[in-house]
Amino acid sequence: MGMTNEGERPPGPPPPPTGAAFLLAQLGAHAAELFAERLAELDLTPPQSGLLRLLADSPGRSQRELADDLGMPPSRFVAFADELEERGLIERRRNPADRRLYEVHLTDEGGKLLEGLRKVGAEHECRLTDGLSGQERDQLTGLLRRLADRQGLSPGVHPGFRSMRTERTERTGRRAGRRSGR
Amino acid sequence: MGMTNEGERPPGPPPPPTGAAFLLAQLGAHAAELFAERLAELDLTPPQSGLLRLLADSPGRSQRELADDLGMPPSRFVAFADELEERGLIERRRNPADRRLYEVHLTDEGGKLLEGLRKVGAEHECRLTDGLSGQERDQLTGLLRRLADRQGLSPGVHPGFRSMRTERTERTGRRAGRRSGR
DNA sequence: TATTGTTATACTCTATAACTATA
DNA sequence: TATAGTTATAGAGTATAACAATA
Repeated sequence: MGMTNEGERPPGPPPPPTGAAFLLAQLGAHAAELFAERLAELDLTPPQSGLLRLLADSPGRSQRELADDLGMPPSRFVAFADELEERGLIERRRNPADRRLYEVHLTDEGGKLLEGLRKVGAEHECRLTDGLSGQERDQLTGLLRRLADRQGLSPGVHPGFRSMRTERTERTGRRAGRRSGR
Repeated sequence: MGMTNEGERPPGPPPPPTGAAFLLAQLGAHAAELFAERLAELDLTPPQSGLLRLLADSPGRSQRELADDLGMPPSRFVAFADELEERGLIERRRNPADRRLYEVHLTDEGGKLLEGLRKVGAEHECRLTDGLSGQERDQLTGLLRRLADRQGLSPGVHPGFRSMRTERTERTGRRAGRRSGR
């Protein structure tokens, strides 16, 4: 008993039948989750795929720049890049002009994986917009793009990387020592 | 040096101008982030607000049921509920019929906070769909709802709670012991 | 024996702050 | 002195697995 609501809903309007904001958050999380599942088939996490795409667009940048773009501290970027380098997907090259810097590049194998990544992305797009006509899909994309613009979201950068698992689970062995200049 | 791409983009179509799937993930993360900021003004996290709303809709359910709905293990739910109970927002009542169960209820204060929560939600909705006409907003909401339906997303449940900070940071003191039947 | 609530533990992930080498 | 990269460490957050009480 007590003086709190006992079973009936309190007076006032019923909860709105789910507005656009909530639907966006819900669908966005769902889209990210689904995409992560597809990426797992390529043994990639979303941040890893983000780096690969970044390197395809602008190769040779420094680790710090890339870490900034991905929204992670440079210290975290090291192990993050280590794993991809061990797998032969990316490559560090000393910058001769400024020997403090590493230029990070995609390897040939990394480039090939990027192709698979594009395919996964396209399939994901289809799966997610399933049930919409071509016209409706365009309509939706247009509205979303306007919202993203209005909200100041830079195209192609996913803010959620900040709080995302950076490595695939089940990393059995420790990182192989790759130190040279120490 | 090396046989990898040296600066030009590889052949093939340029990256698509950001499809609907990516925009959804991006906007969804943005919406969640923005909402979390507004929630912080009420000293609430998204999962906490989720529980409050859950309790408003169906009071008196057991901790296990609620934990399941929120997508967290029951063990985690304990501390989660402890904090809200200490703050006087929710209340545990023994179920006399089955003394293993606690009925979880909203307190009066919790109900009052829920009002503020509704207001924040409405403002958030406006802020996020800013720049759209009323007709466009309806259009967008309709499309999103159809997608959510098609994807099998239950209305009102946010899958992202699973991987979300459950408590507000800067908890200075430890939890006050509230044990009685031990 | 099964289930709810709870606690304890061990583990993962993270940021922070040092430290090295280059500039 | 400042900056890129790196390592070490300490802290937060988590799931898992025990445990107690009740059924």
